[in-house]
Amino acid sequence: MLELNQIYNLDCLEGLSKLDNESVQLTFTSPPFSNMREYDVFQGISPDKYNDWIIPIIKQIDRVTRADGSFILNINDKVENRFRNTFVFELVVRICKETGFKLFERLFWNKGKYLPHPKRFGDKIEYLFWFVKSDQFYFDIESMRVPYDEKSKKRMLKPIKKRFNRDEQNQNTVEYKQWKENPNGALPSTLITIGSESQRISDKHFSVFPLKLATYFIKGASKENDTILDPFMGSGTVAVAAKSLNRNYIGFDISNAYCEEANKRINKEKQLVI
Amino acid sequence: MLELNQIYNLDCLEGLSKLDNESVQLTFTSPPFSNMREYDVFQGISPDKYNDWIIPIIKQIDRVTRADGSFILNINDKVENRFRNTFVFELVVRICKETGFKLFERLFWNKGKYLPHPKRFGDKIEYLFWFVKSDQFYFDIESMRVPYDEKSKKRMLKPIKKRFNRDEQNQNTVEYKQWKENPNGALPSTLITIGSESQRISDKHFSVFPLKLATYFIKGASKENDTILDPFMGSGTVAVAAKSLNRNYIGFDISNAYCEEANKRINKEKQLVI
DNA sequence: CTGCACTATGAATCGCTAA
DNA sequence: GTTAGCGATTCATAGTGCA
Repeated sequence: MLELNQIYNLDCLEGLSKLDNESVQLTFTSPPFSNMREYDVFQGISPDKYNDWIIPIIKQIDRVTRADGSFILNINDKVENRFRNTFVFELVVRICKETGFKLFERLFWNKGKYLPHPKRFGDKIEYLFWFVKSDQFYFDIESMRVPYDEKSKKRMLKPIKKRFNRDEQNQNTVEYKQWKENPNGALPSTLITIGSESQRISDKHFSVFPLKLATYFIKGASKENDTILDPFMGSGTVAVAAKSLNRNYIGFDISNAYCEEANKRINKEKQLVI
Repeated sequence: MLELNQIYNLDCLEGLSKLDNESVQLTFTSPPFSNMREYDVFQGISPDKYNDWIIPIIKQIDRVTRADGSFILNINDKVENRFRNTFVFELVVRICKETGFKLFERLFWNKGKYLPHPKRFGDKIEYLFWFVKSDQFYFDIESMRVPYDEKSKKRMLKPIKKRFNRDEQNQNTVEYKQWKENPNGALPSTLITIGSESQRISDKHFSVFPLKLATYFIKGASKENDTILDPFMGSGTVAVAAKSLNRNYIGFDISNAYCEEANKRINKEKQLVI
């Protein structure tokens, strides 16, 4: 077993092989997307080879995940020759068939920003697939509440006499009593709107993935002192989020430059806390 | 060939068999979702049987669609025993493999409303899959522009000196000139936000599908006098939208009650126009 | 037409109970 | 054991009507 709270400059399959069975509560990762721009050592993989490449990795993630753990995958599909490739849909189906993971929910991350195209719809959305090992998985929806809409807030300022259309004999139900604003906000929906901060980590490296998004899911899918894994650590966003929430992290990246950047970034954050 | 601008009380496979090859420009439909509540004659279909039921229908839609035509499918996936079923993803893959359709785009309809649940994310989203027969399909993106965001409008009120980070020698590019607001709005994105109007059609029947959504896609995927098909006509929303945009419509519904309702509704709209 | 008060409802999901 | 049906529950929005 590898030491926690480290980022290892390893290929993710090699790194995963060094982890114990059921030792990870949550894997939260944004693997290199298919055919993405060059990613240091990693060369883009074409959509037709992508699933065969990533399935063995996900099988290892399955092995190291606790029985009540989760695997949250951020991914997007690609356009090839004017058509939207379906490999992401095939991947989700294959994960459910070929590994022990079941799909708890498909969520839609609204990045807000997109590259406009004169002949296509601008793609604001990326997928977040939340897989679990059983229906006994840890999930704290209360910690995932989101700020209310302004309109809803206004409405909640005033007492409500009658919110439901019920018979007179049912007027003593809770619905008839005043409904108070929950201080933590509204229950979350499948549409997650978080602006994509193209945070500049260093001269060359950008973290497209927002810290807020990682924080949000780590809060909801793990407890303090749990272990969070990111086999494609990149600039270290998941480690920073885990650390700030008092979780342990462990990460791999095939690129030494990225590992160094990530470690620098994590140490900087540590100092800020101290 | 059936007469245009009629709704036929037929099972959709029987109706489709009466249509000529390549006679339809656009099929826009929202088939009964898997396991939905009872739908008059139609009994809900379980997720594991749904695709085998609908694929033959889509093969017929393929046959009747023009070479430059489109098939836009509104669908959503279901939760069973706390897990999200993947049959919709399998369906999209099967359509691309087993019919002549290719996926142009997957769009996400943000309905806004949903039934909340204390232990799940509230589902605001339904899918819209836009299939085409070739890359020569008809698509008028200009007619699908959407109102600008308030923030964007404010920004556009002021002249812009320098919006792009260019070298001095490139200062004569269009980007340096004032960027004017397009009177038709912004180019559309993959996230389509249209409130689900629970339009009351009659005592018992509701049109869940908003007229706005049908109008939006018929404008973008067809020209005047083209033929629009909806094999699951329901309350006639697609026919009303097609008629108001000077397109021909043709529709089927297995329920006689729905057909009568739809015809009433279409005639009412006709009178309003005259 | 703006703003506020209030109502209505949403392609739902879960868990219990009966068979 | 398993499944199928029904009732209870949930609250963010849209919409209506009135001042």
